[in-house]
Amino acid sequence: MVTIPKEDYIKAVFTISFNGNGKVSTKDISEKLEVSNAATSEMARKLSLQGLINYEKYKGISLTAKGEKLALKILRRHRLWELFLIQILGLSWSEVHDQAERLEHHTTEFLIDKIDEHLGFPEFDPHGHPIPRKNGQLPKQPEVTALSEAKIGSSYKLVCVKDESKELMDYLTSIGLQLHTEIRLINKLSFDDSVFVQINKKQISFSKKIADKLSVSVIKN
Amino acid sequence: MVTIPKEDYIKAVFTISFNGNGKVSTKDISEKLEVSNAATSEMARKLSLQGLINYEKYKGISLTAKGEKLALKILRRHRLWELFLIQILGLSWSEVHDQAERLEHHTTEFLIDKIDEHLGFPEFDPHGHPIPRKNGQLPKQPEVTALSEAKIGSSYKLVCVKDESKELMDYLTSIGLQLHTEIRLINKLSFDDSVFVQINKKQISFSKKIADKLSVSVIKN
DNA sequence: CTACAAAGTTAGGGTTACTTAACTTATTTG
DNA sequence: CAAATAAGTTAAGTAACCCTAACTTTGTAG
Repeated sequence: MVTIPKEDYIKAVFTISFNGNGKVSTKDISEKLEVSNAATSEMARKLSLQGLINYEKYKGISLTAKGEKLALKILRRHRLWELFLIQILGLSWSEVHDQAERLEHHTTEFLIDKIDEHLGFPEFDPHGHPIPRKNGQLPKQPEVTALSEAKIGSSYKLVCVKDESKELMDYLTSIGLQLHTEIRLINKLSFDDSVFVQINKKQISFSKKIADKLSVSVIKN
Repeated sequence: MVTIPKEDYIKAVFTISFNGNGKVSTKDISEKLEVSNAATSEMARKLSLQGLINYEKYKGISLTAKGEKLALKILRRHRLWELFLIQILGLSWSEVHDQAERLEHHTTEFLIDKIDEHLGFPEFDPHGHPIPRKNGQLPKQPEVTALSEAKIGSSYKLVCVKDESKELMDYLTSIGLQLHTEIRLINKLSFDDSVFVQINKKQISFSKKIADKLSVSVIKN
């Protein structure tokens, strides 16, 4: 049986490994889900028994093919709900994540397909993440760099925000930054790796931590 | 803490007593929720401790003011979801109940208010049940009789279907019966209390069990 | 009014998922 | 490379919710 907490663990493994790539530590999962390491160890044993993860004690965790398939299903639900809540019910960028988190575990494939259809089979969610299709395929994402790695003087557009926290979304909204907004990199400070950019004719600086989360694609070199 | 199973028990007490009126037996709750009597007894003890129900051993259950307030909140979520799923996502009459049942426990007041607004603050759900308002008030329902109690020769319109089972909804749809459809009572058979009616120029008979579930209001005597 | 059936409760036990505390393994650093 | 620290695991216990089986109460039919 795949219970709701199990779905959360599987999703956590997928999203953590999607960036860092490779094996996922139990510590990272515990932090993401805000549970004890003990709970994660115990769950790892169970998920491994169910064939959803590869797990060798002390050596980290990765998804099996079966686990990945499940993770993509869960992400499909989550991301379609996010888009739906913004486009149909008019929620804001910072509100959708928490709501989608609640709904995703209680949405049948039948219903999520209806939502998909109603939205016109979209490819990306409000954060720029690809929405897994019904068959599990991920739409191809454009070539991106982290804003923290971008080139001084070049122009970019925002393609993905790799974070869903309410606080960051509210901040980005408040400075007028949305998906597809143009960003020109003016300068970088090697002292703290912060970046200075121009957005809608205004200058803003981002800490490295934020700039790491902003995936951009080049418009003009 | 009000957990999801607790919400289900509270909702069951409300809906069972809404018709039968007065005290609710643990047996009826057990049947509705498909759990053992033991589980219901145990839960009754807990809900009573939380001040949500009046409970005296062997004497039946009723909601306290606090419990009723909670029940109305849950019904508000359920009924708004049902209407939303039909009106916005195009689900059918027989499909919405199960889906709403899943979603209702994971919908914040914030979100349900958005849905309410998006639907234009509707008063009745797809079955004709009143939708509790944000303040807990129930819209006033029209004067109704059960079709099983109706007068031969009179014309009525269907106002409420007091059942949500997929099978019945599918059947009613298949014979062209919807909310507000005109029904003329042609005859009653006292042998089995079945009724003969005319709907959209076709004659149909309903068993007493079905006729009991159909609330109608008089159009023409 | 007794006795029997139906309804309701209690006792004991199982599952899932979590906790803290104690322990083991792995990694880093002087 | 030894010792300290970080990461990971196991053990024992808790809470919610459910079950079956045994028992008690209630209501009713003879």
